[in-house]
Amino acid sequence: MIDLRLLREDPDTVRASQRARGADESLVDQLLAAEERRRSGIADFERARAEQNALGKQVAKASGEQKAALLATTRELAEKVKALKADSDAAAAELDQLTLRLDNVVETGTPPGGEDDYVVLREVGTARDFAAEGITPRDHLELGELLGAIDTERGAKVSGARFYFLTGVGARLELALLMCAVDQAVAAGFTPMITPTLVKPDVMRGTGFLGAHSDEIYHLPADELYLVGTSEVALAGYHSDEIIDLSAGPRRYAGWSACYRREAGSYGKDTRGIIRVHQFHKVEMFSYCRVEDAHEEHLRLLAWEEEMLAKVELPYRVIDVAAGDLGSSAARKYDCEAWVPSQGRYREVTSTSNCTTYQARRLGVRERNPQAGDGSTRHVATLNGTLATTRWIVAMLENHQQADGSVLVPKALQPYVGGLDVLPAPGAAG
RNA sequence: GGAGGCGUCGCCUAGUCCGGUCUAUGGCGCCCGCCUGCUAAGCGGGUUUGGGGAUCAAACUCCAUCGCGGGUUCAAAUCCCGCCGCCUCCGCCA
Repeated sequence: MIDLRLLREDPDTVRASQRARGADESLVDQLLAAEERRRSGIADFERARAEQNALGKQVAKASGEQKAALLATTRELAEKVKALKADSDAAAAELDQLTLRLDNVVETGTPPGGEDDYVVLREVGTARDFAAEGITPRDHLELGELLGAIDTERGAKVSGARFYFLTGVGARLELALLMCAVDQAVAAGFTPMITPTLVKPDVMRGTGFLGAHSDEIYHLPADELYLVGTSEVALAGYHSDEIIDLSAGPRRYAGWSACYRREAGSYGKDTRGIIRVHQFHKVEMFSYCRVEDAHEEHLRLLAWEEEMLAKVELPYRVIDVAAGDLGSSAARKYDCEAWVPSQGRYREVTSTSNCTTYQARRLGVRERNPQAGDGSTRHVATLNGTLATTRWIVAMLENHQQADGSVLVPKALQPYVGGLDVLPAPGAAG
């Protein structure tokens, strides 16, 4: 949600943001007009209401004929107040509708354009040259089946397409990965959280997920609840309608949860294996911080993601996502993409967004303004970033595979799988 | 699923029957000032949140806010309806 004061004082910044996103610029002027109508509506209503309050006090004191006369005027006034209230409410509702349509103002430096206009910031590590090693790399599903780690056939039997079982070492590997991520987060000062995966409409709307991409979200109409696509949703709602204290620095949470995505409109994309699934697990970093710290915090989240990628020894690149591909809440977004040998390309494994005050405004997360000193409040910034997800298993299996189909376990994960340094391939020779 | 009780400005609390000096009482905590070798005590003042107007900014002023949303009324913390949350009991199920 936009700061209406910013909109009034600096509409050009908002217009430029809309342009970079490829979104509707005229929305800015519609908002300005609606805001003006709302303010005059409120002023009219409040003037009449004040008069009514004053007369009401006289009625209480008066008696007899005097009272009867007063009642006649106040009755009339009550009608007027009611009508003005309706006008004022309508104007406010119209403004709210427009406000919800406006996406977050992008951060300076964000590449303009759409999905393909990202900028590669760096490439880290080098992809293995399987040809030089004389190996034809298997893809993650073939490896997963060989190791008894992934069962998509039975996933489909039980739950349908895009569902799977992680079995044996697959289940262990996921738990190891996520536990390792939690431990890293705790060491960095995060509070680990296991969050609800069903949330109320207000919270889902507050995080910005019920906008243009609402068909990605599972909805349970019988209970009026939504299944979260990430624990970001629950963690953003955690401090909703609260005034929190950030004087000691950002509040950092590491959420562990199942994540659910409908994957509507991705028919035929990534149908093999577990790259794109309806349900997976994720450890998500979430930070509440002061607006002036948000940029630095964003870079810290990215650094923690890269630290985690280094632990599982994956080659990856970092991209600066273009304005049109940010989603409604983010002002800036960096994705880390790991190399997937079977596809010969990089695939997203983490994503970190700086949502500035966009979510906090909708959810009512505030702090005492440290600059004002008069006890006034202001909205905080929220940021999120992936620390590990089920999808990482795809890249880990493929990058660490050996000729016989066995898979090496990265050193950092070995303590989490009972000291195993290799996932053996029982079906393969050796 | 059924029955009952409760929900007031950080915490506790008065007010709700019987609508109007409620501009929501009092205490605790907290903040500012006075007093005082220091501290404590004492004294005085302040202390919900959101919004409108005014202002360079303030002071100031107005509106809303007693769990949330409607309704009745000239007027609602107070009366009526719906919802949410917490607690107690019963039923059902692990």
